[in-house]
Amino acid sequence: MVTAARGRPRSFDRDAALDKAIRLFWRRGYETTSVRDLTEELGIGAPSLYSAFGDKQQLFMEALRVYDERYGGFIDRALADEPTAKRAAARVFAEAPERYTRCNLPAGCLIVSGDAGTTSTEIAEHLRRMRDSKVDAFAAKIRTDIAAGRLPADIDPRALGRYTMAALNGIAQAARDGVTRAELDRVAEIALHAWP
Amino acid sequence: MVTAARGRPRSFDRDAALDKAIRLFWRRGYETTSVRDLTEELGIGAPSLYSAFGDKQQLFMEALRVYDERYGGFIDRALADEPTAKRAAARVFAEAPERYTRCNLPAGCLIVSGDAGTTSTEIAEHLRRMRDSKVDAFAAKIRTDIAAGRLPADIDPRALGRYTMAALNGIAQAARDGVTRAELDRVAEIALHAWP
DNA sequence: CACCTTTTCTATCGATCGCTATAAAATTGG
DNA sequence: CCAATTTTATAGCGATCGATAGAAAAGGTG
Repeated sequence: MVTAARGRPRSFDRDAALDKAIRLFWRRGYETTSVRDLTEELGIGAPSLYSAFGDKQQLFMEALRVYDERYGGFIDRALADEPTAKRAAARVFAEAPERYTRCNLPAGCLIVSGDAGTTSTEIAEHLRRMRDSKVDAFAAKIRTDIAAGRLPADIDPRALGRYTMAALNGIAQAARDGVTRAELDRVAEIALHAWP
Repeated sequence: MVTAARGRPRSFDRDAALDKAIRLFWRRGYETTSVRDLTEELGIGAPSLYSAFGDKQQLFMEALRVYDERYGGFIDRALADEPTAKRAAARVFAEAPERYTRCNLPAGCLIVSGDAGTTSTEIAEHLRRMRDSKVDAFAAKIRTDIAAGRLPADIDPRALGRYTMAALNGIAQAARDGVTRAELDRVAEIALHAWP
């Protein structure tokens, strides 16, 4: 046997509900998405939401974690799979426009704009750390390439990593502004030209 | 004589109050800045605020206009003063890090992040149009340079203009995340290298 | 002085915010 | 069947949201 499962069984699919919450936070951000919006979108009552996910902040944090591996993980995958930092950047820039303009999904990136207009310093700090960690990951791979002689020794790894994520965030915001995928493809191609 | 000035005179400086409102919106965005925050920061009562500025949305719109010429106008000035599009981009990238990290002023850019997490489609549309108009201005100057033979004919003016503003917006967001001016200077220098 | 106009302060308004107390409904274990 | 346990729906908590009514205060104008 698996679990006792005593008591009245849950009437909704927790994973499916979490995915709906992710998309709602993705589209509207943490602060603007109200608990009422969530209960209506998820089709459950407020007590069920609080029982299954804690409070609004815990639900958002869990949504962030699942989002990062389900929708935003293409950056980490490119860094892990590609042999060089530049090829990782090229792949990220090539994939980002499609990722940020998918049909039936919100435009842009939850990690980029999820804390927009938030009073909670805890949420803002957490998302800032997530964004910074991507810069760190790029900078580390750039340092490896410099040490191996694949990149010039006079470049600033942190600045180049920060540039790559800043350009990517700019593309994500442009996607939120309704810029088409075709235009974003051309923008991303230009952005890659800044790499040495 | 100038005006009749009948009735009880206003007890506060309207321009100074507007500047305080600009900085508050700049720091917190439209939605997160409450009317109570505004009345406390401006040192006036709610009825005085509504009498002097209309409602919250009208105050924000007026703040946007004044911000654009007082703090954000360096982009339009670079486009107007510099002879070529690339030199305008170079000047914008050179000035942006200092603009976005000024002491005693909020980090980043009001036009970039002011509508973050806003339910009002009217506000979001207005800011989107302001952002798009900067892309249009860059694209127009790029087209002029192409026609004059100062830029290759095979480049996409709109995409290059969009890239420039996307990179700039990414830098503004990095500034909001607390990235130092020194690092942003190096990021902006890299961003310019994408230009042909 | 009285009168008119405008701004000020005080005290709210209805709506919505995140969240929860309470009790009925639905399941398992005995 | 009867407890025990968990989730459900209903209703509402205090706080805050943007915005305003009403009266007092402060000026010019006669």
